[in-house]
This record gives sequence, C-alpha cells and structure tokens, in this order.
Amino acid sequence: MPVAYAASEKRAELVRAATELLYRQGLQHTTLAEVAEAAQVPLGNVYYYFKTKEALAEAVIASHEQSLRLQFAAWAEAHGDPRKRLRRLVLAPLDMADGIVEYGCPHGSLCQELAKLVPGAPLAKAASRLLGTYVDWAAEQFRALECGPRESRALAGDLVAAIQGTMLLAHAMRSKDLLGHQLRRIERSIEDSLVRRSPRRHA
Amino acid sequence: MPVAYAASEKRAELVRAATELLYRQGLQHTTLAEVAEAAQVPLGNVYYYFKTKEALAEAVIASHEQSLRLQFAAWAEAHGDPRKRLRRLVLAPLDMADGIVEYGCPHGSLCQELAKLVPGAPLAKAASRLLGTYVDWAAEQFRALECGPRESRALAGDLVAAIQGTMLLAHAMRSKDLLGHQLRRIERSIEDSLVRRSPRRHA
DNA sequence: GTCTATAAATTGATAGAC
DNA sequence: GTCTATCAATTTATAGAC
Repeated sequence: MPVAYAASEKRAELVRAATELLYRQGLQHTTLAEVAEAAQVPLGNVYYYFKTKEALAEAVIASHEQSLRLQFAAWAEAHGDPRKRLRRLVLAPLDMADGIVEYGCPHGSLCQELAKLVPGAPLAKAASRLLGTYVDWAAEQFRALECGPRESRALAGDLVAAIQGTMLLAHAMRSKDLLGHQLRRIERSIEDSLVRRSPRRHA
Repeated sequence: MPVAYAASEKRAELVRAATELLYRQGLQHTTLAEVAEAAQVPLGNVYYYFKTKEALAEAVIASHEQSLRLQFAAWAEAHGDPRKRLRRLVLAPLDMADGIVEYGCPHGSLCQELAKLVPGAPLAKAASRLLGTYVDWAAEQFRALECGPRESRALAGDLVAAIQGTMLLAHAMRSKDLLGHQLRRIERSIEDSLVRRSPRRHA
C-alpha cells in the first residue's frame, strides 16, 4: 500500500468516527479524544489531518452532503416517476427508525446545533447547505410534476419541514410508533395534493 | 422587603437569565459564570439556589412549561372556537419571528439538545414533557371539534411537527420569509382539513 | 508522517470566611 | 444567606522526539 493511501484512510476513518459520534452525542458533547480513540488514532495525530475541531466538523458535514447526493442519485435512478422519488424521501427515516428515535435525524439535529452559532460561522453556513440540499432536491421533483417554480419551493419546504418535525417529535417522545404513523400520513397528504394537480396519475 | 422575598427574587432572576442564555446559546454553550453575571449574582452563590447546572436547567424547563400553560389558557379565554385557538398556535411564532430565525424555537431547540442525553436522564424526560404539552393541547382542540380521540392525536402530531419543522428550517436557512409563508400554508391546510369534518363552519 | 507528553484555557463545583 | 478564592477535571491545541 502506498503511504498516501494509508494517510487518506486514516483521515477517512477519523471522519467516519466523528460522524458516528456527532450523531449520537452532538458536537459539543464529543471530544477529540473520543474521536481519536474510535478511529484508533492517537490524539495528537488528529491535528495532522484537521487543524481544528471545527475543521473536522466541516469534513463531517461535507461527508453528509456527499452521502445525500448519492442517495438522491440512487432514488432518481430507481424511479422515473418523481412521485415515487418523493415517496422514498418521506419513508426513508423508517429504514433507520431505531436510530432516529434514540438520536434524532443525523442532519436535522446537527443543523439545529450548528445554526445556533454566529450566522457568519463556516459551520452555520454548512448546516444551512445541508438542509438546503433536501429542499432543493424535493423542489426539483415537484418541478418535474406540474408545479410552478414558486409552488415547487413551497411544497418542498412543507414536505421537508413535516419530515424534520416528525423526526424531532419522535425523538423527543422516544416513539417509534409516532414516527411510523406520521410519516405515512405525510405520504398520504402529499399524494392527495399531487392527485389534484397531476392527472397523469390516472392516465 | 422580607429576606425570603429577596431570596426568591434572586432565584427567579437566575432562572430568567438562564432561560435567555439557553435560548440563544444552548445548554452546552452556556456557562454558569455567564448566567451568574447576567443575573448579577456571584458565581459561588448560584450553587446556593441550584445544586447543579442540571438543576438550573430543570428550573428553566419548568418555567417554560408554566409559560406555555398560561399562554394556552389565555388563548382558550380569548377564543371559544377551537379553530381560532389552533390558528393562534400556528401563527404564534410570527410574533417572535426575528428570534426564531436567529435562535430557533425556544422549546424545540432545547428539546432537541436534551433528548440526545441518556433516555433516563431527568432533563431528557423534562424535554419530552415540554413538546408533549403542545401535542396534548392541540389534541384537545381537535377533540373539541368533531375528531375522535385517535384522529385528534394524529392531527395534533401532524400540526406540531409541521410547526416545529418549519421553525427548524427557517432557523437553519435564516429566512423570515420562509417562516411566514410556510406557517400560513399550515394555517390553510388545517382549515381545509377541518372544513371537511366540521359543518358548523357554515352554520 | 506518527506519536507522547504537556501546555493553556475553560468550567463545574466546593471550601470557608463573613 | 452571601461572596471570594480556588480546586479538580476536562479538553483544545501544541511542542518536539522519532
């Protein structure tokens, strides 16, 4: 193995460990010593790959964004019908229901924590981009149906807000049932609203 | 002034200061030294009123609950029609739009932070109760209309989730417009769903 | 590039005078 | 009840050997 490869591997391992710990504990509760231990890297070595704790957090967010884009691409590949793509978005939390009940949404909870920093901070902007990725993609799907640009943005905002709010509630109340029931209600409400404006459904 | 009064006043002042700081910075980012300074109380004195930082946080949550109950009572007093009460719930964030865009929902963001603790922790349970207060009250209003018990719980969950999700999005994206537009869409969607099941509207 | 040791700063909590 | 001084632990970050 080339040295450069091993180095990248360690860096990637740090990001992996940090992603997991930030999800379960949040940024503030997570120490670099914990990340280093989980990644099996000495503490001092962390600073070789990331200048500060903040830089590591930025890498974690970038990794989340990358995963999201891959996920969206996979759904687009799997379903030609934008309605089915949106359906996947709504029901995706069910695939990790236990984690969401215990730790919340990996993206939503991180955004909530990071948004409370000064607006100019790099981490605050990164958090904004992360949720924005959801809204943008959802809006694209509505756009591919019969919705105008403004209506698509509004519907996408409604949808992402409903999903995020549901995960927050399910997390705070520690209720897997609530998560399942409410996501399915969102799924139904979105189909209702699309039925009205998309006759193709009966074509 | 009796000593007991002055003592209670200082305690109350600490809770007030902590409430404000927890809203703007979250629990982890807020130090007891900051709270003490904002309340104009020496640091060491804080521990006379609250045994630990956690105890202070519990007092803050209890204060939030109390405020919520007062708010709900005021709305119930002002409007005999449950529909109008729910309308107040949905649009209430607009009265503090600037704060929500900058710091998020005072209750939602606190719940998100505290829910990530071990489930058994007193603070985690307190956070759950806080959001539960919203859902319970909303469910009562639906119940007072023509909704059955299960449907009322479901509608209340949808509503609170939509409101919370909207505030999260508006906070993360720092958009006051998004907050206003989406809350009004929630208002409309709830009226639509109630129209269908509450003929009294046309009586 | 890797790792140990440690500096520097922060912060929750306590001791003890008044 | 009130307040100063300080402890003890934690944690970000760096120095410097290898």
